[in-house]
Amino acid sequence: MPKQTFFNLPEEKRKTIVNAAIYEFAEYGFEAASINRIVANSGISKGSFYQYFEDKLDVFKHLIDMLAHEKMEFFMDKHPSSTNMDTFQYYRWMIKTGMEFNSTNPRLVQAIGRVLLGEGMYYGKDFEEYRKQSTRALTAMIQQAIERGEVDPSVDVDLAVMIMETWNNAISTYFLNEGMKQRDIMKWVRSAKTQEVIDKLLYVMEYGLRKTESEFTSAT
Amino acid sequence: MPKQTFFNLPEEKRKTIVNAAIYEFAEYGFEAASINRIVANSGISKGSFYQYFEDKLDVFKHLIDMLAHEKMEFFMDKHPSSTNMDTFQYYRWMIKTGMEFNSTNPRLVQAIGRVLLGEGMYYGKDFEEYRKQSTRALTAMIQQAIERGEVDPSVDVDLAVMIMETWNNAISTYFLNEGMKQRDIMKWVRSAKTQEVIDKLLYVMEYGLRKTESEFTSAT
Amino acid sequence: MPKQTFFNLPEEKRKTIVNAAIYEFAEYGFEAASINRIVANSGISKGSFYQYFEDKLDVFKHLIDMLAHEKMEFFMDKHPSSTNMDTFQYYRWMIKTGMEFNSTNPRLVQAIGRVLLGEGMYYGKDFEEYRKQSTRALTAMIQQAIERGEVDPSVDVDLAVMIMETWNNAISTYFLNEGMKQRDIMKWVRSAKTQEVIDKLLYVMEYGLRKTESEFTSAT
Amino acid sequence: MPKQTFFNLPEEKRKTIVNAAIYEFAEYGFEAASINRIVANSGISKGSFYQYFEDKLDVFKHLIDMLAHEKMEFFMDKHPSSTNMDTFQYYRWMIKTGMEFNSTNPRLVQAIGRVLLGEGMYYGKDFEEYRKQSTRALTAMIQQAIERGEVDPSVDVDLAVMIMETWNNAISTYFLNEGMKQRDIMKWVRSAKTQEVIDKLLYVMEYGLRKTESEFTSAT
DNA sequence: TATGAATGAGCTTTCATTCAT
DNA sequence: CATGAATGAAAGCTCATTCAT
Repeated sequence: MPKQTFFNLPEEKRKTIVNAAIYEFAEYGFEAASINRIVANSGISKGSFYQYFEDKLDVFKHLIDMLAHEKMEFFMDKHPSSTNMDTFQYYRWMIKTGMEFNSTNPRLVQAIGRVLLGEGMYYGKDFEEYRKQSTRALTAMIQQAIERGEVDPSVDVDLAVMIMETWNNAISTYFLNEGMKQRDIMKWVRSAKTQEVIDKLLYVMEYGLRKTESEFTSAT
Repeated sequence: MPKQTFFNLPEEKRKTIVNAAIYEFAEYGFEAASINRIVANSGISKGSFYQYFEDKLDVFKHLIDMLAHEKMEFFMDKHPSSTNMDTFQYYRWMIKTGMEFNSTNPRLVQAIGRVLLGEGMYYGKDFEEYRKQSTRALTAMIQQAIERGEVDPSVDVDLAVMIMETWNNAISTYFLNEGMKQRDIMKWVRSAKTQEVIDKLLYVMEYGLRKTESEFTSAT
Repeated sequence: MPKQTFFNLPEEKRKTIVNAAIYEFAEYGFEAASINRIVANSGISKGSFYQYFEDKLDVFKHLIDMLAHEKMEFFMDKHPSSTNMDTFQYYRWMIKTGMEFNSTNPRLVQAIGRVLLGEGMYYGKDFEEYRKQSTRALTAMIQQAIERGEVDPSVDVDLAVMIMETWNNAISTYFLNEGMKQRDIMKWVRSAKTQEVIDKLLYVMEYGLRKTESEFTSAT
Repeated sequence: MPKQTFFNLPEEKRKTIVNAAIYEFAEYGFEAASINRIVANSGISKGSFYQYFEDKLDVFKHLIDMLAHEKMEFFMDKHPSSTNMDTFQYYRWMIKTGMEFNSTNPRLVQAIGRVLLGEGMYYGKDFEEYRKQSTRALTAMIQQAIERGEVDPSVDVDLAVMIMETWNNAISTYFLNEGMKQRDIMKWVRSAKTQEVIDKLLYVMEYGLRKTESEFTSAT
């Protein structure tokens, strides 16, 4: 967590620093990111940086928190009023809303995604907690679905979560690789072609899961 | 490619160096890998290192080549005599044989996987070619399947490849994350539980693909 | 150009660093100059060096700028009030004033001269611009002389410039080789013997040029 | 001086090594020349190099000796039978024959010239002796001219030598800078334009010297 | 005589972090 | 709070030279 001094800063200055950090992590990843360049691009002094943040990890964690917070707000706003969706419909809505959100702040998404999905997979300690968060959320979602009677209780929850995470990552990576090449990302996301690709991917997963529901049960 | 001097080395010394390199890349990834540490762990001098290899990338490429070579030999040995498999059976065989192979040299697999699937996704130039290789292989496999009449010609090949790669990566990552925690990796891979997980994942993909073959066609 | 941090330094420290740099380039030339030695002789850390300068070339360019600046000031001060000199008298004044100036900071002159007249002749890119400066100045001087009617318009300007540059370099080298052996350089420069040598050299050139003005014309 | 082992080598191998050395010094100068690259380009082993030569300086000195030897032979061959030339005619012949010679082995000339006229001017110890050789030769030439009664005995010999050396260097540098850009160097040297430039330079010097012969006398 | 593996000091440059002002 | 000078370890890499075979 950034130090209090950081939050006391005028908003504009805070944004400048955050943007420089986003740029740096998006461009170089976590390991190769340079605090030297961040302070140079922020226009703040090196000393100031260390009065705002503990170290490189601290800035990055702040970006994660920002992303999580913004994402939550975005999802709250867009949440469908009618809850007559089954779990697969809900997952599909989540994925699509997620891509819409990604378009609103693609650079930040890129920075976090690059680190957590790339290097972070292997760092263990530092980023494990963050990756577990989404695991927990998906687990809760499926368990809720079971409780609601939408999903067969014999389903292997961990396995379902693993599959869903795989698709999350795959689609996120697709967004990062293809979307970042576009000029107008939002337009690209909403384009018929992109939607079609996503739809097909989700259909594969969905029908795969449904069809194999009998197979798809835990022995434990 | 390492220089000739490297191949002139006694095998034991070569192995020591290679092992130190594997350890380093597996532990730190490519960017953060330190040649200083590699030479320290190999017990060779810095000067010697640069008489064996061009640079850091050169060592790493050698590891890739080693892996590719060993993998090919392993697959040659295990190749099923009867070829009455359809494409999905073949893919399933490939995945399972791949995991068996991974167990024979898990640390090397980890080193390469970490870099190519982690950092490498974003580095572009240096590792792009290696990642394209597997894409090409999968594309060829599916096209062959179409020619054989096993797969509906209207299938969107690129999309199918993308899905298969996603599963390759997912299973590879699963192996890396879970398998590396085990004491006896081969035993873990061959255990009923692990096989079951892999089976279920593959069923999901297979039935998903089959079921949605009608959806799963390219409009273009 | 050195970074701002360098100019913020107390003058004494700046001088210490500059002197160490002058010594290094004078002693070893550009290519063989060692930043390690410069920082050791300056008493600053290696990290500090790179907070003051971009790289080795940057320090050296700073020395060039210093020399150019000091030289200009020196020439401004000494500029003759009466301008009734013809071009040859002016050139003679320039050469002699140049040698007087060289005596005021011989080590700096040696450092720059060694690099620009020595290695720099073959490096091309890095130092070309600096050498072209003096060429341009001489060209302008001669063209001005032609416009003033002092010099026959049919003179081959490029050739005349080449000859003058040759003498500049020759006299500069003479200063560097002979002068640096002296204990009191200024005294040596002002001595009757040295002045006589220079005078004779200049006479040779001057009468050579005058006498051959008819030959000394461009056919183009 | 190279060791005996070097001279025991078959001529072809010796030439290969020499050519690699010429290339290296011509391309990088003395200081930056790399023995590593020389042996790589020669196809000999590093150990062999040190059995042929003491060190880098030793190879270079061998190149100087070669150049001196070849130059002498070339001049012997071309020496004019009639000796009815005065000193200036002789000097002119020397310069022109020198340029012809340079064209026969321009790369070697470039290598030596770059070092002796560039870096070497300031190295002092290592190359001083070689530069003194040409000084001695010119001194001898003028003294001989005096003895023959061609030149006024009151001429300041050292000064005349200095002027002649300046022109030697200037013309040599001109050859190096302009000539090396040409495709057919010999053709360029013999072209009317090049000859004209050289002629004019020599006229300037010659008439300058003649005209100022009265001034051009030593007081000592 | 020939080899080439081995070496360690050296190179330029970047890094995260501290601390006196 | 803000500053930015100072630092030394570490990075990747090249060097001339030695020496056992």
